[in-house]
Amino acid sequence: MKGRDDDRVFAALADPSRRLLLDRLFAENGLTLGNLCERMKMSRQAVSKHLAILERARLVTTHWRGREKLHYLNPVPIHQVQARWIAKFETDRLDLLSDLKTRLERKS
Amino acid sequence: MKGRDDDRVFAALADPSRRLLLDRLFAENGLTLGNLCERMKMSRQAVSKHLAILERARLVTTHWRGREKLHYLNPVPIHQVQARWIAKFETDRLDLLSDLKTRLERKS
DNA sequence: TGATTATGCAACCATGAGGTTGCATGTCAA
DNA sequence: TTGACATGCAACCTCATGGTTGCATAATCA
Repeated sequence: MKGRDDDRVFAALADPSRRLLLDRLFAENGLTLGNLCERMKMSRQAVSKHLAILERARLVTTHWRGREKLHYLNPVPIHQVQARWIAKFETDRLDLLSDLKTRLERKS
Repeated sequence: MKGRDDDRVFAALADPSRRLLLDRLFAENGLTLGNLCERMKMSRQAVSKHLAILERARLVTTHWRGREKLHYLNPVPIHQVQARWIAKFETDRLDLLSDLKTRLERKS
């Protein structure tokens, strides 16, 4: 079910707080929930929910160490979305721009 | 305001119907609202709302021809998101994977 | 053991997103 | 001019989302 997976990834990336969490993990991998909460202006439970969504989208992997939950960034889903959806718009970017330009000129 | 713009793009891409609309425009640029409605399982107004969101995110450009509204794909915002957000996760993809592996091994 | 710390779980609430329907407006064609 | 067609605008509904609070559980430390 590629489509479903992509849906989860796109949906997960739609929220700025979640992108911020990914940025934090990119800067420093393996942070605990407590660590990640420090710079978030919301309750621990809210952050926990965001991380759960990132986990379901497989953007974040977790690992228990005692009572601490460590969070690791997994860039693979981002890569997949890039590869099978974004890339196609990339390759034809200039073509489409020129195409748009000529079409607009033709109409006016 | 780069952040706001990116928010709009990410939010716009989060909905499967809107990604489908972009796919349709990628396959055939310059379609009217009516054209785009044909293969969508929702009312014309719903499609119109989706297109408005894509327009606000600058993913779609429009042009009036008489009573018809033509829709053109603009891949630039996708490229920008790719360049200033996705790319950084791409470049360090393998590094992070190996990093995760070593960290997990270290703990167990 | 007992207190503290890190996290999970569940109920709840407000808001916004996605959808609908009904009507208004402007353009084309007979 | 008149009717049909393409679209916009606005009100409304439902439900998912993002947030909260309160309590439960498990691990650590004195």
